[in-house]
Amino acid sequence: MKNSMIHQLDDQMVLISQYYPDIYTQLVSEPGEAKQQRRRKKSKGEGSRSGVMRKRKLSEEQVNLLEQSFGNEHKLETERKDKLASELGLDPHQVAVWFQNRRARFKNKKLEQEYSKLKTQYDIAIVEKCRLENEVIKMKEQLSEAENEIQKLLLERNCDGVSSNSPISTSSFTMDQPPFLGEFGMEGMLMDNLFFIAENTYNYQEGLEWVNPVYI
Amino acid sequence: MKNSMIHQLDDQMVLISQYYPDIYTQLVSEPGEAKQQRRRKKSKGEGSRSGVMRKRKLSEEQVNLLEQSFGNEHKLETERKDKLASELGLDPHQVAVWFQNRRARFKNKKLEQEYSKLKTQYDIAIVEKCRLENEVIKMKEQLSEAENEIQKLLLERNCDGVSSNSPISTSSFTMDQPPFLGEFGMEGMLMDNLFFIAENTYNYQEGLEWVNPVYI
DNA sequence: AAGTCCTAGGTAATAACTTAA
DNA sequence: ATTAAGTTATTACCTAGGACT
Repeated sequence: MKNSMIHQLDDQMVLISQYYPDIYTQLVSEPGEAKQQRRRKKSKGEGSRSGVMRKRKLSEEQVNLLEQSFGNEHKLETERKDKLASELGLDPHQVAVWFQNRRARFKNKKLEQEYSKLKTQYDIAIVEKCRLENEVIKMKEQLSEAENEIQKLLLERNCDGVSSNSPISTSSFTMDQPPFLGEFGMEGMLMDNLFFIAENTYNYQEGLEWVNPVYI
Repeated sequence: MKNSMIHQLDDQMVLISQYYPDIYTQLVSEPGEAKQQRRRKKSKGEGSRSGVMRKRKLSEEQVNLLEQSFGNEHKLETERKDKLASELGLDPHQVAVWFQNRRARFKNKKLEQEYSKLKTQYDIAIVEKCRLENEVIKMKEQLSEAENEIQKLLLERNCDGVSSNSPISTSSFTMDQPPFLGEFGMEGMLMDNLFFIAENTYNYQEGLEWVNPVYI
């Protein structure tokens, strides 16, 4: 959102790719009893990253502390950052980066959680809706029956004495709900107490080509 | 997991920070009309790496072609990969990486889209549910009225002639729906045609500390 | 006091790497 | 080898607040 479309005016600029020293970049291959360290052939690619690489992963201990800190507070003030950095033996910048990435991960996880939560509620709502639809149908039948009964009784009465001034007759409910059954046309949906599942309410998974991002 | 206890054997080692040759890694400063490039002091970081830096961003043109290719097919067979790589002047590995990352991004975007789609449907379902609940309430009132009417008529008739064999009386509907109003207790919700909004159906946003991942 | 510069920290997007299947 | 998932790092932008002119 926001202003993500004015991106290509000034993309270029130089810069040192790493202004940060290697102090904090250790090797990757960590413990492990020589875990078969197979293949570093890769010679095929002309590039073939020249063997040496620094460690990118933080130790479990470091991550634990970072996680704990993140749990307390997602934002990172300078002070906390420096404190953490020195406690962990990391560059403060690395700590900052870790927090940034952690927030991004958090956002994604949250979205996933929200999605399934919403999905659950949606499903519940749909079931409830079906229940209510069935209830409405049943009640319409009952109303219709009641109406018939009333008509019959009125007729009966009016045939006895020809007097036509009934106190309550033709009250509102007798007419403002015409006796049709269900508002969905007939689809054989009068199963008595069973759920009436409308399949069409579930189709939120179709083509997904709408995901193509902007990119010009 | 694994064997994570022998952690500090090999922290130092070197580390070249660029294991990728510069063959396909060009400089960042591309076209650009020198946009004020101010500030690059940053001398604070002592290291400041041996000046050389490779370009990390792909050119707009490269991205365009990659996007187009991705649009046709998310998967990348070797053949297509090599073809693309030579067309773009990139390492095939780079192309592979790009596709991997692109697929991941796609997945996230998709999730976002799915979420808002589901949200829309959920909201619709909730409104519909409220409508149905109101309808049910109204019909219950009507049924109640009808029942009263029937009782009255029956009484009237039975008072006239004391004969008690009515053909239809005490049919099912007269009793299997006791005349209560709404199944929600009384909360003053009998506004006639207005929506009855149940606020509690919207609370899918509360605390969100459930997002904390495992991490021991 | 206003305008400009600078710096830190934040977000979003992306590249590259690691791991496991 | 390829892929998905997860990590680490980099780039580009934006904003607030202090400093400088």
